[in-house]
Amino acid sequence: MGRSKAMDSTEQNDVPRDFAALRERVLERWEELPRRLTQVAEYALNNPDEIAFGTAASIAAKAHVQPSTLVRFSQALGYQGFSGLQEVFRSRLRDQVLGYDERMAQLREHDAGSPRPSMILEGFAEASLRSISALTSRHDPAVFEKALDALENAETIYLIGLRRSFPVTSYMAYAMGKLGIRTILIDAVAGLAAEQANFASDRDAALAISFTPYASETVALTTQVREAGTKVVAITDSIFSPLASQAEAWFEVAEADFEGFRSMSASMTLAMALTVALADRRKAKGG
Amino acid sequence: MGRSKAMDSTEQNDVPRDFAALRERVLERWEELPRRLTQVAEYALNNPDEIAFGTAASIAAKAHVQPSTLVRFSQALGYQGFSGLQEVFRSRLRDQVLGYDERMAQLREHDAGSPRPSMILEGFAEASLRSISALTSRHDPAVFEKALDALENAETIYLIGLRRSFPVTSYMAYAMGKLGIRTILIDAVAGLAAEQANFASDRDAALAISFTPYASETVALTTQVREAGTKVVAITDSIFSPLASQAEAWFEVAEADFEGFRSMSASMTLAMALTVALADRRKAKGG
DNA sequence: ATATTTGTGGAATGTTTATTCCATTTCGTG
DNA sequence: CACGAAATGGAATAAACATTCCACAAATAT
Repeated sequence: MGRSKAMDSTEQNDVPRDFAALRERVLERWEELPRRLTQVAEYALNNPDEIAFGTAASIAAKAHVQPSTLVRFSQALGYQGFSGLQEVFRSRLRDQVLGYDERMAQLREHDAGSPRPSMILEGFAEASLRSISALTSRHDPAVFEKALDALENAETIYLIGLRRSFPVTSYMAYAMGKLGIRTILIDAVAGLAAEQANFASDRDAALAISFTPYASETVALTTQVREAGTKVVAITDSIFSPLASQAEAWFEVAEADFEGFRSMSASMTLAMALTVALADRRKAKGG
Repeated sequence: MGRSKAMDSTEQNDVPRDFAALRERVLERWEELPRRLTQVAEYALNNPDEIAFGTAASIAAKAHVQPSTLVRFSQALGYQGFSGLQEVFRSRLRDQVLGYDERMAQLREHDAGSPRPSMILEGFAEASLRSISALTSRHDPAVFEKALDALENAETIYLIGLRRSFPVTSYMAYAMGKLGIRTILIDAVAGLAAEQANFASDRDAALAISFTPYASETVALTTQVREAGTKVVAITDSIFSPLASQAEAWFEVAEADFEGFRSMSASMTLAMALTVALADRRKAKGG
């Protein structure tokens, strides 16, 4: 009766209303939460969409707890019940739904002046998206096959790519290593690039990556292994690349740029695909 | 009677299972639909998230129809009831962020005939696109600012990221070098990782990158520089990462994967953006 | 060791929500 | 204009659901 107006039957006032706040709250209180509740917290933060769409029962099953535990968890964070918590997860998805174009326009009009950090991120994201789209739309399966042919029977694959391309070759070295494909990553440590590539032979293959302006070392190394009879597959950016003429098979990757910085996403994506496709083929053959 | 086994009590087999198919179906049948049903159709296609999240009653009110009309509309499209229809709208939202599993499975069975290598490329492209979209939609400008604050005045930036994350750090080393930002790339050559990070001080900053399963070396190095007073910015994949708790600012990037291989595109894109944004800030300050 | 508090699982409960049913209206057709 | 069929609104019903409750277990304090 004589109750203050703020205290009606709804939620209290310091309850996290958006996902970021909720996550922070959970972390704050992490230590003091009972075992099952941390279990719920972990599941919730790792599977937010599950919470958004699921029912208390279905979520509880997947998180290996009881529905009542979900309610308790919600209440521990200040909500009246599970539904209040779920609403936060849903609004998170709602906000996310704003299309890419809208966000970009929103950003642009907000300050068209110097590029703010958020705009830089959007810019690179857009460049990456464009690059990857171009990759798939221009993709020629025949080239892919030829490249795999060249790499399939290689004893060792030499990965040649320095400077801007080094992230790609280093990734392939890691992934191929995991997949049991023998590689030598030319990293030019101690200036020993030429020596690292010295034992390449006609039983081996090389994967060379270079973009304008073509690093002279990369070109030289490619020529070197080529002359030793090694099969060459190249990833480069134009038919005028010195790598294209030397390769059994070569991919043209057009990376979009933002503020003069070229995306690497298409190259990385292609590298991943090549790596897995190769492992796949070898397995099919070996098995 | 002699009814085929496919016709059990659940949905029929030619019911639109994804949003695109549903939209097409609606447009096909637009002419033959009764008045109230086109009204629902129009509302549904214009407010898909409303359908995904709302209840039959709330949606009906907003579309100015009766709940029963919603059910009839759903049935007219072949669903058993409103819930079946709603599921399509929900999975549409799921697919925008996560839930690549279904899509991949779909892709897999859809063109099981087409050459597998192409499928692998498509798969990785898809994973990359997804990851980058998630990156921008979940992006929190405040975190970005905090990260830049930490990095802005650093004398030297230590780049810590091994194994799977090394491509990202090596890219940053390259790009920051070009931009006149002093870095030390921890590459663990000759096992000297700890020594490379030895001179980090409170005048420096570190950028640490690690994903599940967090390489122990990366974690140890981060702890090491942190204890020397170095500010830490982290890129990682979950709030439970050992890096998250140590960092002044940390980014959560959720990389989609394909066949167990995680995309790197979101991390790379974020790295590019961070690098350029940092250079931008320093220039604004220095000039 | 014992009492007291805190946490947990599972069934019971009451509310919300989708669905069905039927009376009434609208539309098309002879 | 009259008849039948299709569509519609709204109340009745059934299903799904979140929540509460209670007995029991675990942890903590006495």
